[in-house]
Amino acid sequence: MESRNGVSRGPSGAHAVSRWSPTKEQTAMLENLYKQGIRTPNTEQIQEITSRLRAYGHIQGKNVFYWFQNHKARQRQKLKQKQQNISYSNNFLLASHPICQNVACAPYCSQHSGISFYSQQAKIFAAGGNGSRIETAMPFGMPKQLQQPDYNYTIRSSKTLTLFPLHPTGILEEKTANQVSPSHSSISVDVTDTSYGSLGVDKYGHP
Amino acid sequence: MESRNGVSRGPSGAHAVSRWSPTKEQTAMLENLYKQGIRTPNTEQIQEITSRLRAYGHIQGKNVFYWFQNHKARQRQKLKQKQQNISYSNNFLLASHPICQNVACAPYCSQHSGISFYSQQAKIFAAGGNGSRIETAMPFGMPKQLQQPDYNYTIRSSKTLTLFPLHPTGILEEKTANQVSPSHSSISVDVTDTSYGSLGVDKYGHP
DNA sequence: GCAAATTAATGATTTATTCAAG
DNA sequence: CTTGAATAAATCATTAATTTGC
Repeated sequence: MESRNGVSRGPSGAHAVSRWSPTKEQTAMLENLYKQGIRTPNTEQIQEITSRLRAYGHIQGKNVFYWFQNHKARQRQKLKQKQQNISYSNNFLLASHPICQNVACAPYCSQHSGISFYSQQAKIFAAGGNGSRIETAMPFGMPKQLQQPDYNYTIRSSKTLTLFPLHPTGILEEKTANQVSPSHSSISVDVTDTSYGSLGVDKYGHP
Repeated sequence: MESRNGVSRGPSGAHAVSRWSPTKEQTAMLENLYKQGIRTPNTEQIQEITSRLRAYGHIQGKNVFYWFQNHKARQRQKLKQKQQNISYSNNFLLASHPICQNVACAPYCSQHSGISFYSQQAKIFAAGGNGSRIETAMPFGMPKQLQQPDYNYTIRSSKTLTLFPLHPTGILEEKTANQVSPSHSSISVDVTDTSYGSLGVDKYGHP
């Protein structure tokens, strides 16, 4: 019905769409990955995610990159707003109650190990292990062309990461093949992978 | 003498530097292009620039992209600061000289056809033609991998642009080959090509 | 002179904003 | 009005300059 799917639509063949529109499945998968903890996937991860999502329609690495970028940002601002609202209603509702003054405006940062609820640039997540920026997550893949050979720093995708352990959310994982993913009651986010791009807290450890 | 040049230095072969350090020539060329008006080169331009600069040492597209990004931003803040200083010293030095009050704080924007000296987001250059965001200048080239094939929007580098009309600055244009660029007294920037990525002034043309 | 210690530059990332397609 | 795309601003993190004590 709708012209989901990014590429050309219409009888005239080539068309060059102006912007990618994720299919339902793609969106679902992405949101799921987000829920699993992915925020700033690195290049490898973007690669894999893109490949996987391609099964559900046209998609490029940069789309994935942008999606996470935007989703993260918008979740954040949504949260912020929510806090403000709370803060506001607190001020509004409790302003005259001097007793409650130190209570409101509290965290509202459910998970994430409780640290910082948006402090400009506080790297929230736990460190992946080593101290340096996890191999740079790096932006997107040239939309047109670029990406010079640059000799050979081959980076050797050593770990082949393991996103998509089984079927991400459950809502999808069908369509191309009609393998209905059966039961998936408790989802219990189990983030046990690298995914966490950024550094650990305390980034400035000057000697 | 100095270890300019990004790649491996030292007898042991591979080395993997963490960040690109432009050679004198590369820097000179980039600054020159900047002076010529380039601010946000699009992918094609980045391509070409990169290729050219590669003659002077290891370099990648993203380096070029970043360079312009940073240079632009820093020029901007430098200018801003300068203006502030002027404003300040005016207030400080001339405050008591009511006569001079209208003089200082002036442009300070030497060339660039006199328009805008940092107006938040004013695209200085002449319009390329159409009104929409010029084919997106787009960010860099994946540092590691990415850049999915994405079928074939081949973009066909139709115009092959013409940056580097002759020898950019003059300070360089030698090194790989010992072709000393002889005389180059008047350089008279002659920008007569597409190079100008951005849009015409007034980017925000809301209807 | 010259190497550790500081500081200044500046390459690379991330975050915030803005534009605009749908 | 939602959200993909792009750009600018703010940071972070290295590298190169410079300074300093010897």
